[in-house]
Amino acid sequence: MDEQTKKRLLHRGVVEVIVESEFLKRLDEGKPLRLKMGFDPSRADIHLGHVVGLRKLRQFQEEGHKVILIVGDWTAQIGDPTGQSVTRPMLTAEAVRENAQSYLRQFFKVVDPDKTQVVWQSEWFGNFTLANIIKLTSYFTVAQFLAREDFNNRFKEGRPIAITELMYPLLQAYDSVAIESDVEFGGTDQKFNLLVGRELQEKMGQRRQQCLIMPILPGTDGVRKMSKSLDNYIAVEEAPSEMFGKVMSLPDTMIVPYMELLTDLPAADIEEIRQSIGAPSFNPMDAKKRLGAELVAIFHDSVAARQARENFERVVQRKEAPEEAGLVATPVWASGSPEGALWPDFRVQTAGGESFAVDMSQQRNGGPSVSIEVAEGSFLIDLGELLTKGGIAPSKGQVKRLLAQGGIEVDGSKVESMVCAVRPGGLIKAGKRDYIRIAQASE
RNA sequence: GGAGGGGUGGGUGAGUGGUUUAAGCCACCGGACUGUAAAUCCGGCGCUCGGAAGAGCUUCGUAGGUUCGAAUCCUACCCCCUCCA
Repeated sequence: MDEQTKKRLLHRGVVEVIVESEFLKRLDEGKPLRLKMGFDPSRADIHLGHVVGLRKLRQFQEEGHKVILIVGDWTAQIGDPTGQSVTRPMLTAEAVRENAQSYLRQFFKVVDPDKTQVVWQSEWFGNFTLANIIKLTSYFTVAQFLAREDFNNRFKEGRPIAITELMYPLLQAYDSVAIESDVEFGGTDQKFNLLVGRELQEKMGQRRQQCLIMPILPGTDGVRKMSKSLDNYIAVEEAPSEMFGKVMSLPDTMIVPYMELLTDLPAADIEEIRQSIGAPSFNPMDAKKRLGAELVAIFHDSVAARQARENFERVVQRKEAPEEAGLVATPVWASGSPEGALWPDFRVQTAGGESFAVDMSQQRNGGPSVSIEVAEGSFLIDLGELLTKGGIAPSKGQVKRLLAQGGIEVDGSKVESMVCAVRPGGLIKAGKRDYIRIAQASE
């Protein structure tokens, strides 16, 4: 491995290497390293925040190293101490399996499955005894654990620290021993845990693992760390235009960090952008578009990336209707009655391929009496019903608010009432970016 | 085990008998502007029914009670925190 590659591996998007000289020596041994990565199957979604580490794994794989992915079915039951809620519901074995499966699907969008071995914590913790546990705890002192920032703060402030929480780093550390890890990867918030693993290995007669600490990726708000619960995340499985759109809404300050941590764009290009931001001749929007396309290409493909960009320019910038609406509603005519022609039911299809029915029988059978001109070939639709069922609005009250504020358009003109006339092929716009296409009736 | 403090809408936090679906701020939603950036401005922000006017229901830890009327008073219970042991 040449010096350039080593430098990139150990430094791009890396906050700290523990210990760099040891690490370099181990790389020079030329043997495939065992790269430890663990995940907690209580959550199944991978977002870009996790991707920072996954990409690093991938880079090492490309140099011939091997990933050992640990399904944390035991640590998941404890929950990594965040100081928030200590108790977590125990997951059923089935839920864990499902989560794990979905996690793997996402994981392998970034990491090479051919160079990955998946193991479960229960393979070693499954037959742990009390004696094993006591032995494990005997390697460390309370003082050592109180050094961890989170514990330390809570201890000083007199906030509770559950004893199980102290077990978490210990179990994670033992994982390193169990799989004879050479390198463990984690965000800065994981530094303590990684170090405990390193130390435990030495105490138990193994070579100490190296630790590669990566920065925490800020979320789409550009301030707090990306997380699902803060709703500032971009999921790996996000639809292309959704992903592109979220990138476009990033604060300018996030452009360079995201490029560095999440893409393979050449360092020189990124540096150039960093220099140009703020210059009057430079439009950050262009850099953002590049970033967005780059990310969509990574998680989907380059065709999707181009489409997402075109879609953005068309829908958001030129305010034209999208080529494909998020929802497609197909009228389903009730047979017979004259009301049936006025009030069809609908079969609605999401972009994700799901499909469900929207029933208008209530409207049909003596519902609201409306005085709306219905042109030949058009029919009526209850927006409240459609938008709430379609998941665009949480309640009919919300739909009313949208209407009152001019947030709903049908074929380009604002709608004011809950009930409106549409024609096959028509397009309903609700809010900033939700569209429903009315399809031709299926025969 | 003892003493004290506290539980209000997604978050923070006012409110101690009636004008309270509950101030202000944040978040969020819609509109204007725009680069789905930042900043700014306007409006909104429990649910259901109704085209609307409006009506009903639900909400201040939980359950009861007092009262014409309770987030506010009483009782019991649950939970959290602080100090002492």
